[in-house]
Amino acid sequence: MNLRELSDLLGLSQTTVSRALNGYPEVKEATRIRVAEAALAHNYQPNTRAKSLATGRTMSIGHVIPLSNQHEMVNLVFSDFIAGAGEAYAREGYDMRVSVVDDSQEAAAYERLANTGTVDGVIVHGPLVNDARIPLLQKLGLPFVVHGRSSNCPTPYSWLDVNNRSAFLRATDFLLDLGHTRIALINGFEQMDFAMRRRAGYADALSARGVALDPSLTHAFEMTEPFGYAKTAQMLDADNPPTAVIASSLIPAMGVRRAVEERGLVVGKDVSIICFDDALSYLPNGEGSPIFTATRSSVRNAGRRCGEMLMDQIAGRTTGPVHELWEAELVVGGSTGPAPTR
Amino acid sequence: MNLRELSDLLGLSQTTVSRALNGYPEVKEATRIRVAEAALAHNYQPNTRAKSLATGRTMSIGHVIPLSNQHEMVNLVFSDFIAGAGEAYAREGYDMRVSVVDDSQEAAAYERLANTGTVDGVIVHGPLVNDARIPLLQKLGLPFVVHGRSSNCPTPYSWLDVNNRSAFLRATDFLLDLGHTRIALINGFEQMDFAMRRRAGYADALSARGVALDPSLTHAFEMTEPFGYAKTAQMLDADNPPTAVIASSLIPAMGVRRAVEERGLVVGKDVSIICFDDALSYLPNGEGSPIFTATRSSVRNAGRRCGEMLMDQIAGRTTGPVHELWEAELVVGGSTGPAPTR
DNA sequence: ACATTCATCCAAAGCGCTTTGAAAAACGAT
DNA sequence: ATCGTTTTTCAAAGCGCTTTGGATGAATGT
Repeated sequence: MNLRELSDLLGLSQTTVSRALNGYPEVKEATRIRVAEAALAHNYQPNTRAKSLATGRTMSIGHVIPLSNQHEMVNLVFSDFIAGAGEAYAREGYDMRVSVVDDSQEAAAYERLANTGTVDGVIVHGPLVNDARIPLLQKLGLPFVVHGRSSNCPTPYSWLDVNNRSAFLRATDFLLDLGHTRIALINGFEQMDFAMRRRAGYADALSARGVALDPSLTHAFEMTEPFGYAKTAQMLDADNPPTAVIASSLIPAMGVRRAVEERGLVVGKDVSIICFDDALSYLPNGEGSPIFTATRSSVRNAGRRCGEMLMDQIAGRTTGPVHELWEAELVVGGSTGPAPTR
Repeated sequence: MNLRELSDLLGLSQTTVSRALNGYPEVKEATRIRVAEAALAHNYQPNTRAKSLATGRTMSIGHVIPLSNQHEMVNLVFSDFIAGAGEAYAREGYDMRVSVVDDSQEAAAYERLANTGTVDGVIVHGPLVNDARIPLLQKLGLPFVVHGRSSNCPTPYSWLDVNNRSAFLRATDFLLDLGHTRIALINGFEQMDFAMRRRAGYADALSARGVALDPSLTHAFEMTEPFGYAKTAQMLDADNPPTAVIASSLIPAMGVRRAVEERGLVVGKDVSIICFDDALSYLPNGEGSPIFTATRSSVRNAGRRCGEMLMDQIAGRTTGPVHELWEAELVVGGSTGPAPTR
């Protein structure tokens, strides 16, 4: 059933039927009802492709996921982010268009989305300290919102970020307050903006208390369980081991815990662990009481809000760049305790 | 730059330019080259919306993700599946359109996709033992491939599945061979087809050896770390505790391990653990040597293959339902050992 | 020389919707 | 009745592509 068939059936023009269904005022209430009922009865739903062509709007938001052979960017937060974003999209009749591309093709993918008019806007994931995507999108004139920030970007753009620096500063302070001074950092890749900021927070907290930063205690790599395990094992087996570890997420934190327990040490007593918790729905930090002491901020809420911000921008409800900086919540769990006295 | 502008520029008709770019034979090689060069020089890329309307093809595949308040369906395998599928899509110029919908709206979402011609086909995720989506999609005439199977579906359809029954049968056999008889099962929800089959494999293996199935050792719930932990803790603290646990994935297996180690027991000695490993890129089962003994099958490869199967179906390269049943690989890690003698 | 084929190109129709500009109908006021 | 105004409806022109059904001219055959 298409528009012409429906309008023929009703003895009305396509114009009137279209207007009736799209809520335009210049149509009699009685006919509007008649049209609505007929549309329902015959299960008429306008063809998306035709509608897009006529309106110039696709009602879809692009997400470009670069896939590299080196390391994985399809990271664990992605599915929760899109769950949140998708929820926001659904409320306004949008949905999301995901392109998986080889990372060498990333710029080309954004150009294609812009030139071919496939999406109304895009979300930028995992911004780097230096990120070429932001100037590119600005040049292309495609609306976008960045989940995170890119420190070295000179021009303003819309973003939503967690205050990663503050989160790690507070986590480090928390451990310092407990008497720890040998505090390790298991970070993500530090070309990622969030990881760079987390390191800054960690370093600032140490320096504020006059604790020298020991490079042998800081590691940056893929945020996996085996990495958390391997680096912790290595540090614990070395001279002057750390009494506390800050991990970039729950996943490496589990590896940290495995290394600690494997050595017969007790988490929260011999070695304290704090991590960043993205509050992933399928990876809860315990039920009720948290397993790990953590700085927490829901990536799902971030997805929802980023989606809203982008749709606001597309609809012209906001003009100019908009920023939101969210503070992570510090939740105290069973994985931290006073520094052991030697 | 659109087609008309480009053709005006070249002094050719839109027909010829379109044909030149789409590789039709009725255009002189010299003009084809001239057109291709002009298109490149002026960065012409055909408008997706117009192309879709004209061809009736959207070059996109739908993925409907139901979101429920009860429990999470945006599960941990999703992002790896779409990484694989997206890779396949990209090779043929498709991309994926993801709709997140309230689970009460799931049927309506498929109807909308079909009626509005928004996608060329869909992938069905997480099929249930009784799944209404399959007959619905057949009625709607929308091409689809199921990742998994739905046991009670009477009509044939295309699917790709891991042999879950065999995987859990072999895992259980492996433990029985090591002398275990108190073998617990930490399963996913058993209305899910894969979970039902896994239980069947587990039960069959026990019954073949004349080991009675103890209901207090089988649990089915959300596949989270805290669930693995809580159920294992409960079983270990009860009379006649299990000496081995089979977990539905790496995530609950980590909870199992936590409960074991928290009690001062040693994994692979006091308690053996086997799990199903979806070979998620961000959650590797160790580097090199596996941490957990596991039955492994890559969900990413499954995504890639499902995408290919669906595109083959849409392109008419296959006719009629196609099936693939993959055997999981049994990898022996450090988490299993002979049953302790009491 | 002419008819016939073939290669190459084009004008125009169509995909199914929205939207512009105008007409028809209904209404109220004279 | 008549005129102006408002409400309601419609025909037709896009949106930017693909594709059908010729047209044109060159090449071939007799």
